[in-house]
Amino acid sequence: MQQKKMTLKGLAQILGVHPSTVGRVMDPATRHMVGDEVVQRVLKEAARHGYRPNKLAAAMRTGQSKLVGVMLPDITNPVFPPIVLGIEDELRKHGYLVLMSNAGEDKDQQRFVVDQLLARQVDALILATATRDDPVITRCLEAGVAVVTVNRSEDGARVSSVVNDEAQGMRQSVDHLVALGHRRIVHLVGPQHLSTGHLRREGFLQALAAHGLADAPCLVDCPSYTREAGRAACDEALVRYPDATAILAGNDLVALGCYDSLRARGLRCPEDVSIIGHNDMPFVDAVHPALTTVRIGHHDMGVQAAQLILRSLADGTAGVLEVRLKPALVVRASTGACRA
Amino acid sequence: MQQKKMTLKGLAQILGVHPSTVGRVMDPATRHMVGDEVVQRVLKEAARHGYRPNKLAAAMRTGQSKLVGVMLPDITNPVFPPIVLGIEDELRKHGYLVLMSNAGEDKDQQRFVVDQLLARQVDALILATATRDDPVITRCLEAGVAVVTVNRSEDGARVSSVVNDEAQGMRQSVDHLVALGHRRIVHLVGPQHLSTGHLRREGFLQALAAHGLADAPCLVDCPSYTREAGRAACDEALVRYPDATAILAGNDLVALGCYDSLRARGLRCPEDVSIIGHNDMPFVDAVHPALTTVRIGHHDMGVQAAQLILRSLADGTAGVLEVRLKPALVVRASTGACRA
DNA sequence: CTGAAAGCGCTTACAG
DNA sequence: CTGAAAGCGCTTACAG
Repeated sequence: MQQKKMTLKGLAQILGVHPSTVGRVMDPATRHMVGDEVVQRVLKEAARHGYRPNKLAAAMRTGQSKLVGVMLPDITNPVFPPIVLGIEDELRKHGYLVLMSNAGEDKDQQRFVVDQLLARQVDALILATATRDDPVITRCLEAGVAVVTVNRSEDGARVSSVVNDEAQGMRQSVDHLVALGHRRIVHLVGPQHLSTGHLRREGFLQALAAHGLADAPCLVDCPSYTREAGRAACDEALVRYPDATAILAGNDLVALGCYDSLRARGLRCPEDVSIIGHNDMPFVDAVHPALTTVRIGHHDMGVQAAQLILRSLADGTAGVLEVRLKPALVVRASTGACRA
Repeated sequence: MQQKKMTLKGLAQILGVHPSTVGRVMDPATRHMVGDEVVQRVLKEAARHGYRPNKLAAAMRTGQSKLVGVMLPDITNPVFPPIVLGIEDELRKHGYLVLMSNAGEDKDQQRFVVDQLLARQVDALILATATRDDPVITRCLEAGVAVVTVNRSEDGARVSSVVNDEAQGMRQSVDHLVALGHRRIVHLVGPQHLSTGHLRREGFLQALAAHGLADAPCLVDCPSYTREAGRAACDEALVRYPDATAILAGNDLVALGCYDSLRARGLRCPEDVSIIGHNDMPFVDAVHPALTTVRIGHHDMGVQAAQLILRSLADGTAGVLEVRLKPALVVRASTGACRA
């Protein structure tokens, strides 16, 4: 047990060859430079000692850590794990490892985390924490590291991003409700400093306009994407718009908060009020009533983000790109014909 | 933008001092060795250039990467994110960063991931992937790296672990059901190669025995902790034990599968069959009916795992420890009085 | 085909 | 209090 860590030099000494020869053998790309017989001897000895190249040392020498940092606002939010999975799946294929870090929503804390990641010499950063005007991205740009945002984007579009087509999701939702006869539809407006919150709001208004329902739109602020905020916003919506028959929640967590609110008031969904969420996060088909929501391909989003970052790593001059995934409305039991 | 990366040597050159002097200033622990006036000059210049020490180089020199690898079987399983969060929260306080990696359940793939992590010179590993007899742990032990398992443990107890007290959880569940008048209780037995599956099964049998119900216990295998497997296992249970009035699922996902099965057969929960899950994962209070389940402190579990690893990092000879967290039964709407 | 040497950016024991 | 030097484990341009 507890074998002493074997190095190139150690192996070379045992084999009576030069360390650089061993090094050449260990790298498949340079192995051909070494004689067959020596290659065999080296490989055998390396295996015998469980030799594992020290990637830190390699990183130091080559200036490439083969590490990509991923910063998340909150990994317990179910939309992020599939994104991370997608990122990992794709990057692993290319020899990169992910340094994941939860940083919360606070920009100072995020800056701290980015500094930690940069100190570890990550080759690139994928940020799921972007705000519409993001000082952390400025910091990354100053540091000269490749950056991509995922799920959210900046207004300035200084960096490439992979996002959901929010306008389309809202359009599908509104179309669905209007087809069911709804006319008074409330949108619980998500955080406006996030692209998702902002674009869903815009998309909602555009979709209403397309149906000629744009005068006096029903909007209620929901300052964070949480169940608690959703409950409070729904409470307010029911008071401010008593004639509303449908609620378009900022996301699924907010929609679950609406369920809490309705339940507390003895209102039924969808008989009294129809509800639509956003994200189709896991298990919203198992809640009661099963939630109608906008499905986003989160795993794919992660894969795309990884590809963008690989692209910018391969070509430092590659331009800024926005990859926009198309969502799909998943109709379940929380939406029904308009009452009365 | 895109400032050239500043180094100790570069700063020293600008300041006209020796690199080691700059190095001493950058480390608060050695700063006192340098004259006040020089300290001020160095600090100022470092700030001006946004100097960020290269931790890779430091790691190489000191032999400490300040990196802890965390290997997960599946980050989309909602029990793991809070564990990761707990680990990160605790390790961050001590200057460590987490290298997280999803490896799935396959041992070869896990071995590959561990090798990747070791090549990055992680100081320690936290494994959420442990099986009762785990070759990957053998590999880690051979490599001489500090290891701790979380959520699951090995039978051999070669390494420290943080686990839930499975026996107690099952005891609480059975007590609750018996108090409601249930006598025919089926356990959907989780994977037996995992400590959780094994110990819950044992705990179930012990709990039955404590109530004098141990003859002919109702057991149905549920080979994986998924909703699909839960549905199939529930289907089988209803056929094999038609007189059963309660089902103790292997975990919450399995319990959700039971809901699917009951719904498909037009059976009501809890009127026809009571269901208990395990984990109290997010949103199981929002499913219908709200799930009675055993709550595990997952965040705390992560914190404890981080502390165990820090302990073993501080004292390489520290003995093997098993930290067992006490669960709590959360009674909701999926359990009710025994029918008939 | 193989060897010898330099250097990535730090830390730290040794001088002075 | 500051400097000079060695070395962590690699990679790679240069010799031979």
